Amino acid sequence: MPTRTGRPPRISKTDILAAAHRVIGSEGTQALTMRRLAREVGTTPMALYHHVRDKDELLLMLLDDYAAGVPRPEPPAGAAPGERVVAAAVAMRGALMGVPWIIEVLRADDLMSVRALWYPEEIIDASVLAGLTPEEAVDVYRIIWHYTAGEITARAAAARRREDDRPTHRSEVFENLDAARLPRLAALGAQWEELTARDTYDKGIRALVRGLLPPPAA
Amino acid sequence: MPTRTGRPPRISKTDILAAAHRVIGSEGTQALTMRRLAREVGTTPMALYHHVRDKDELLLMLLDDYAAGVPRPEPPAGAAPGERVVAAAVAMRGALMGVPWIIEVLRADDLMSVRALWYPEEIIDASVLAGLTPEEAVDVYRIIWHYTAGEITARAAAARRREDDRPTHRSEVFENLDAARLPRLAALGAQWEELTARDTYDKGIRALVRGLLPPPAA
DNA sequence: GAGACTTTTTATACATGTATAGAAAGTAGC
DNA sequence: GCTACTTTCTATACATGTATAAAAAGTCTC
Repeated sequence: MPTRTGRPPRISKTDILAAAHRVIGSEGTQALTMRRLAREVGTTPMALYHHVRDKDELLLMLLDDYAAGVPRPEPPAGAAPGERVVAAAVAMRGALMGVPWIIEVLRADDLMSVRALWYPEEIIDASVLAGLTPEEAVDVYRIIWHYTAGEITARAAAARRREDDRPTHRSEVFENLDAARLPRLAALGAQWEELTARDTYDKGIRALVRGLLPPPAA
Repeated sequence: MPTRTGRPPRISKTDILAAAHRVIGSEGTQALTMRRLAREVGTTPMALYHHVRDKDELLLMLLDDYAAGVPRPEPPAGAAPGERVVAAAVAMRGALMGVPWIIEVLRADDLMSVRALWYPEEIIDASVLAGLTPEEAVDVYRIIWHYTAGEITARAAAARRREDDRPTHRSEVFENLDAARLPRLAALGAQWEELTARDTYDKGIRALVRGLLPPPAA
């Protein structure tokens, strides 16, 4: 009989998460401070810390909620394993791309959130079907994860820089280029800004899949 | 004649950077706060902000100093372009791996630091020699950069988690696994921790190179 | 050399995440 | 009902990055 002892809780993890969603939804991600959240829940800031280890964990749980909303697509019937890996990776990245505060969370954990585990499952499964051992398939997933996390982080950082419209730091770099030692970069020059705005995620994923999975039997 | 007007500066960017190096060297990276740094330089915290936009920029400059210390290796004479790309990427990652606060800086910029531009130069040059257009070569560099940044971030996050010895959050995940929906992950189970500790950077880089560069003429 | 102007430095203040200590509010044993 | 114990919540405090306003310390014009 689980009769709880101690002072009965006034708030729950669920309350906190719901309030966090409300705040983010109505006032944006930057409004989500522990104090603001406490007000929304109707308690004090420190009370939150009895239900949540720290803000990172809170964000991780929000990410979990969010990722759970993205449904697992039906695996395309006759698709080659490589295509299944690509599809899963693209879906994973698509889910994360929409979360603006992702950049703060990615520092905190390297595995996808609890309810979004179908991404690794799918990637690992397809890799095994392609002929890899489970161990190798895990490597494939981790490599893809690293690539994806890096791409998203860079994307988010670039977006933030655009907001603050910092002078990009790169223009400065390209002005003081030593053309003798760095001819390729010097030749690219002004093009750089434009070239680095391109979305190369798919290209990278396909290259990884080509390089990691055995070629499909002809 | 550039006779400077206005109040003469008491401190310089150089002073600040030198002090920052001293602090980090003797007391570790966590001791580097703006107040501590100001004390070390002999000024007030806010005075630093006349020489440095914010702490991120300061860290970026420290990274620059650090990366400049890593010498550009002589390009191996007869090496295939692909091998040159791999070597440059591994060197780049090696240089970053040693910087413990890297994780805070990577959020701030996506291009390597000013004095470490030989990494992209080398990768782009080798890619062009392998037969790609300069535009494609830039893609190659960016894809490699994303992968590298992601790997380093994950590595740093894992290291920090080990310090705080948080219960890894993953054990919990694997305990509540729905084995019916996620058979591969369930089968891996306890192995996961061990498998994800492996260093797969090289494997990923080689796969990227295989997938991105045209096969060498036989 | 007196005021205008510019650059650098200082003082003060604020928002934020979170540590710490203790108060509040319940259950269990007697 | 009283004491012990447990859990949750509150109050207070601190370190941190940094905004803002004003003071200080020069040069330039006349």
